[in-house]
Amino acid sequence: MGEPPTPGPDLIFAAFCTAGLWPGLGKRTAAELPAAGITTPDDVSADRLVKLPRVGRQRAERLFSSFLAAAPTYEVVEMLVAAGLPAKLASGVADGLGPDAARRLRDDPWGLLGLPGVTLADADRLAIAVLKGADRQDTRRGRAIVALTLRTATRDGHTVLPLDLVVAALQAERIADPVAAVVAAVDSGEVLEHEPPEPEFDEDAEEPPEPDPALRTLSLARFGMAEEAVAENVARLAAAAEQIADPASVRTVAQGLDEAQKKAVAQVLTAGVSLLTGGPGTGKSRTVAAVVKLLKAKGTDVALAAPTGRAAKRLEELTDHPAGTVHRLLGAQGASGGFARGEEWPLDADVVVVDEASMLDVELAAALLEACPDGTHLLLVGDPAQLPSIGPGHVLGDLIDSGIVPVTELTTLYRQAEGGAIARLASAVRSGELPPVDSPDREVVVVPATGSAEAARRVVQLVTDSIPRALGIEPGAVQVVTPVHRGPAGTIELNKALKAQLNPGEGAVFGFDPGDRVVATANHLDLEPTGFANGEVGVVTKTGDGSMDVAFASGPVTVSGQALFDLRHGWAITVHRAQGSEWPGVVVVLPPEAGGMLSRPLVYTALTRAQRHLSIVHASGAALARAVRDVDVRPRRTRLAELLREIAG
DNA sequence: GCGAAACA
Repeated sequence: MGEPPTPGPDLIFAAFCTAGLWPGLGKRTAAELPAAGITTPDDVSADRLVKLPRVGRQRAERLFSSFLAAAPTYEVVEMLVAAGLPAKLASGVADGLGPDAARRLRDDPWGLLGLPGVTLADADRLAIAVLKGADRQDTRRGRAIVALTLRTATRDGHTVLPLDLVVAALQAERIADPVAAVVAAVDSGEVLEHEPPEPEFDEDAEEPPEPDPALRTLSLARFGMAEEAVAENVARLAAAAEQIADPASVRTVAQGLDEAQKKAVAQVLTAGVSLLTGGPGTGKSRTVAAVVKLLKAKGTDVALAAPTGRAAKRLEELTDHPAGTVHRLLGAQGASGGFARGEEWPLDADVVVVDEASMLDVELAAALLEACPDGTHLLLVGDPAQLPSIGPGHVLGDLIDSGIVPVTELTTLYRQAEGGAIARLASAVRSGELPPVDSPDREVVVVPATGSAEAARRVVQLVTDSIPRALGIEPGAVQVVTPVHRGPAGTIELNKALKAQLNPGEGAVFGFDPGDRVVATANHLDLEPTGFANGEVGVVTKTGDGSMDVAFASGPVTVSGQALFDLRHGWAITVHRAQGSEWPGVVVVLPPEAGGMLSRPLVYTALTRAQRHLSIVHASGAALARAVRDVDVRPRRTRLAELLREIAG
């Protein structure tokens, strides 16, 4: 048996370099290091680096200093490689554990679990190597499993988890004393424990009711505290608000607004925090435009923002007032989190309006609210029936559910002809029903398919043939929407098939030809002349040498360089990406493999993208009805609504 | 196991 051989410095160095952990050093250049006489850390110097192909003096100096700066990561790679673990696990080390990461991991090897992509088995392996005699029952291990369980739940949007569930997860890992593990996690400060909510007081009861201990919850401190900050700051703004203008002044902008819309405008003038909700086509944007117009006329400072670049762009066009992302508004300082704006340096607008507020996760919402000084009026506009935020939390829904924040819900449909089949189906799905489609005029067509390959063939047929021929909607006005990227009915295969039919070509620039439809996958708002935002769909009008012109709905853009990496073929896009856009004709594909991710919000978001025609290629069987019927197949567990009710007393 | 925003 015996100890495994200790890897030499050259092995560790090679693992570090090929894992891409040296900032600024590409794969290709990494492979050329040995030829330049660089095989161990001691060999690294600017003089040697300059011998590499394509590396000049300046780049050599820069590579040298970035190598020195990566020393903490290097130290962790030494530990990982010695434990037989892949070096790339160290990629998140600097962000996750800081400069003294190696020391921290020697003290607690299970701290590795805090990094992305690390499994419990990886951490156990490191522990065996570092501790010599690691024990499965080590309290540090139990503590790490508590945090891991909560972190995993976070990916499904939960901010809290019932204590019972965490205990069950610990037992599943054969932790003998789960309570001790939870206590250790709480003591470390990473995890918070929350008492169950006070039960409603029952007048007939003889004794005051006891809180049910089974309802006790745990949260990662990050998210538990963010949720508390949202609740406290909502209460603070609500209490501090003074009337901005006489509610009667609403009449100056009331033309074309219905009663509910006028009420929403008036609410902004009085309430510190107010909500405006409603489905697509109910006039939320028109109402916001009226708010902005009224406030500008009064000389009030208004800041407009949205969680995504595309929503911000649209908000700006609709209101004719500058708008940006919430991150921009708050002065986001990069991926590590942190905002320039906050309690110390608050926003200076009198009124802050955030559109598409259903996309606000709990941390962004907390940062936004903390940055609003006393007296600010905050209006959150959104549709709680649409897809929830990517990050954890259920902020808009919880604010509504709490019942303590004034809400105006717009219900009158103005856009799709009222009573049309799309509108009828959408409002049924919104309230959890899936009635049989009755649409003799073929505004809505359901095309059954067995399996995703047949579904994909149906999609192509609908776009290229049936819809243009029977309904007169040309392929250019039809958008295909699917839940997934992969599989025969995912965006990748569908785009291949659609390109072959609609615009065959070999793809001269980055795989694109003139006439190709593209979708943006990141913001490039600074490009000339108007820029593009993540999720915008456009058509390539011209390809040149390493650049191309794309006509987006918001205007033409010349795209070159790095920005080209952020375009994909866009005949078929995911439902998530389609959120916030509408097309005359929409084909929604529901393949069987997407069954598990179907939810009411996803289905609702998908079909409300359609203006005049909706085809549903249905191959997901009973999963569809179940997804629509259940409020949400996977409801997010959060504490915000309860916190708000407690504060309101 | 699936999808996904923002910032430098």
